[in-house]
Amino acid sequence: MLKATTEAILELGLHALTFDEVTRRSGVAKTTIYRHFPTKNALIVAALDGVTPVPITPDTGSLRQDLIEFLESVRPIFADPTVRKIMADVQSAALRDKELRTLQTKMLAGRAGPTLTIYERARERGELRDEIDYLTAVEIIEGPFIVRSLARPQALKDVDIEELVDRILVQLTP
Amino acid sequence: MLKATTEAILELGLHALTFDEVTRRSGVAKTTIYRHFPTKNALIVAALDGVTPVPITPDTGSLRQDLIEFLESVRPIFADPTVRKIMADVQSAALRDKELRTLQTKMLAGRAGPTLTIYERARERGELRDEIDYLTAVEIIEGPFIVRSLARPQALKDVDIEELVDRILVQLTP
DNA sequence: CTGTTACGCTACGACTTAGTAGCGAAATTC
DNA sequence: GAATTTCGCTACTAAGTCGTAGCGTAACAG
Repeated sequence: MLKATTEAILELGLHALTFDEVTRRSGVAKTTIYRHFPTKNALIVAALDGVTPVPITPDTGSLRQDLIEFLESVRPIFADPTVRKIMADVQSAALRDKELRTLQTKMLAGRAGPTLTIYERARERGELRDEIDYLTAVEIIEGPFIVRSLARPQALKDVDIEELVDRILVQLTP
Repeated sequence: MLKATTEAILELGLHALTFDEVTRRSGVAKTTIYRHFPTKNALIVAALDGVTPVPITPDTGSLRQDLIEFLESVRPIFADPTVRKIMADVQSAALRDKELRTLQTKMLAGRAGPTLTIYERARERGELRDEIDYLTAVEIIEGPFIVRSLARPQALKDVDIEELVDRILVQLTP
């Protein structure tokens, strides 16, 4: 039923989700759905909870290698039309709905986790400048992927990750 | 009437726009609206055409100064809740609707224009490496703003533009 | 002044959705 | 095996939306 909900969101959009549509797709009676999820937001949050994949958190002992492997694992996520649709829908809805803003915050936090861990380990090894703002650093890493996935997602496969990491490291290392 | 349409989109979201709502807000009869814009997409495209502000295209003779002034003019645009809502809505809708994908492409192209001009002038002055991929360069410039406006827009005002430009120039200049 | 065009208004019919009520069947619990 | 909880199904009201038709009126062009 949550699976049917997710599929409906993907096809029709988050805004066009209806209880009747979920009923049609899942075979579960509308009344039953209402019993579990009294509001549409509750249904949405339950369905999308844990949908977007969490990238790996490599631990090779080298910041450069960690970032490269991390970005390699991130690339297919941002290239995935499913993920892009969900994130775009949630972003749009979060600007007008408080509950969905919470959902979005959770999604973004989940995605920032691996990057923060990588930075933390690198900082302990002394590979990073101390005065780094970590949130900004996360933006620097994921930025090129996010921007490209918005504007020209078909070009995501052309990102030269090693070159990108080297350019970024210039900004972050002593 | 197009103004009322835009306001309705901002308040309710692009998806929740209805002819009846535009009728209520504008005072224009629904039949009249249908006469001008037979489909909802036509109404949306007409209303949003030229809504998002185009940043300035500075020409100071220096790439560094051009970029700084450009980003200063871009910052309030990305910080504007109106622009953020419209762009998020269009992004979301463009993933499922071909006509709105065209609208989005036009919006993005309009925004990339100034950056491309700045780069072109700098290249003629010999300030830029030749092998630069210009679209990538645009992403590099606007990336930090876009990413931050998505994840934590309230921190947009904290971006140190001069520092950002200097970091970027390291990547782009010979 | 007259013909034409554009607009406003009301009123539809068909459709979809939200949300609830009532009842019988199935599954679960003890 | 009996009791309780959960579920499926049908039906229903109220509301909103789409898209159109008919008719009267205002603006405008020649």
